[in-house]
Amino acid sequence: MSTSRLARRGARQGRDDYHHGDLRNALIRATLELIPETGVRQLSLREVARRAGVSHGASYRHFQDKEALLAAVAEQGFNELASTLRAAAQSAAADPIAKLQAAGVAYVEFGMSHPQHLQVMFGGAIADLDAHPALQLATETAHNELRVVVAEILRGSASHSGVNEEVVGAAAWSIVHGLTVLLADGQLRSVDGKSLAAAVTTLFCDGLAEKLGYARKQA
Amino acid sequence: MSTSRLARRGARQGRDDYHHGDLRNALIRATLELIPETGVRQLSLREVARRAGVSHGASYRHFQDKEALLAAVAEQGFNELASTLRAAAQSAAADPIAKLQAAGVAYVEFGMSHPQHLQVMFGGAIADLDAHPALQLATETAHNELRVVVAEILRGSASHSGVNEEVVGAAAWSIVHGLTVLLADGQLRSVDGKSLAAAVTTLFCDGLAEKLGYARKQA
DNA sequence: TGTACATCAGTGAACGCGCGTTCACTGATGTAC
DNA sequence: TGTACATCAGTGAACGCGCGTTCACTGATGTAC
Repeated sequence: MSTSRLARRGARQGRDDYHHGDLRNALIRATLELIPETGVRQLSLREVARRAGVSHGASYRHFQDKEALLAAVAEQGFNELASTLRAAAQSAAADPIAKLQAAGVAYVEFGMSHPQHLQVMFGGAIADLDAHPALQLATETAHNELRVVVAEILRGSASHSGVNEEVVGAAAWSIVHGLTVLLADGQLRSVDGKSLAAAVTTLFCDGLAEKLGYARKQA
Repeated sequence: MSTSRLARRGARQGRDDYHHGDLRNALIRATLELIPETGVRQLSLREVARRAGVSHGASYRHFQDKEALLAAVAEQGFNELASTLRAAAQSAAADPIAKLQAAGVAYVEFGMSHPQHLQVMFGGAIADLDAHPALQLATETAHNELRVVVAEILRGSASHSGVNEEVVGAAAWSIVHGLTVLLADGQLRSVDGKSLAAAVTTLFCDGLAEKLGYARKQA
């Protein structure tokens, strides 16, 4: 586990990679590499080990079973998504609606640039979510990034006209999630997913602002 | 294939169900029964045949391979979805935005009442869509139901403010699709999915109407 | 600096399994005569 | 109405396969002395 051992691996040849040094991450990486080729559905632990250059029994030193590996991949995905959303919201203007829009575009971009993660995160790969508390936490973290921005919007809005946090949160999440998975599945063909994401989130956010009688702050 | 033969089957016992009579549909039905138990991921052709009360070789009289069976299930799903959307839009008020909202709620309701279909339709179960032209057609049919309503809205709107059919169509489809899959995956927990669908689509449609300067017709 | 040792990551053979698909067959059916 | 026959839906044994998981093992490592 020491850095020196890791550094020494280098060429990945010779007897000194009997101990891999970072096999856990290597298996996760191999999984992500393999998903575009076989899909999560066909992904096998043996093929992952093969890709990582390791015997198929080795995985069990790092993951209890196949689902645990997939859960680790999904967890990583949700954590990266959460960081992406937070960064986007923070880099946006002070206007909370601008933050929501930036986060929305970031969500779609995340999906476009991490299609393999998307499959594991939302492809129903993990049957029993309760068995993976770290994954559950990561999921919640990502969800919260959107929720926080929505709460901020509602706090600053003049009129609620019968809408509440649950509804606006669900709507915002649904529209970006829907766009993301439809693009990923190829069901929604678009010349430029990013532009489409910008246009769709603008449409949604403008409508939301008007509906809430929201006074947009300057950028 | 004759109705009399079908009717004669009755008790499903005795030598006279050597010829099943409606095995193709029975296999589709068995698939839908099995999905909640095993998930599409684990679904096996042998188990489907077992459930249908038939030997596992029999399926090959009706489907070229496993994927063809799944494609047939997906096709049925898209056709049902299309009918549902069309019926909802038609039964709504003359106002095209009311039609869009009705279709949106219907989309979500379809997903809630057909979770197995949803998994096959959107779960990435069919690797090569081009290999299944009937499925492709059914997909297009369903998509068109939303597109037609969106086109109608844009035709009647005073100002387009930079939005076009592609954007509004993608937004509308994304928001209902996103809500549907998030509810189906249990990622979005809601006491009452149908109410949430109504609230979310109302939010979206109101925003859209205001953005387009749309004069809503009376119901 | 050198040696003995505990640790434990990775090996590779072995397990049992259910799968998708094929194929020669059986027997139920409708039809032609 | 009765019989011969072609059709083809369904059978069940067989194929080869790769899978997930286990387990006794090997050998690289860091540490205690």
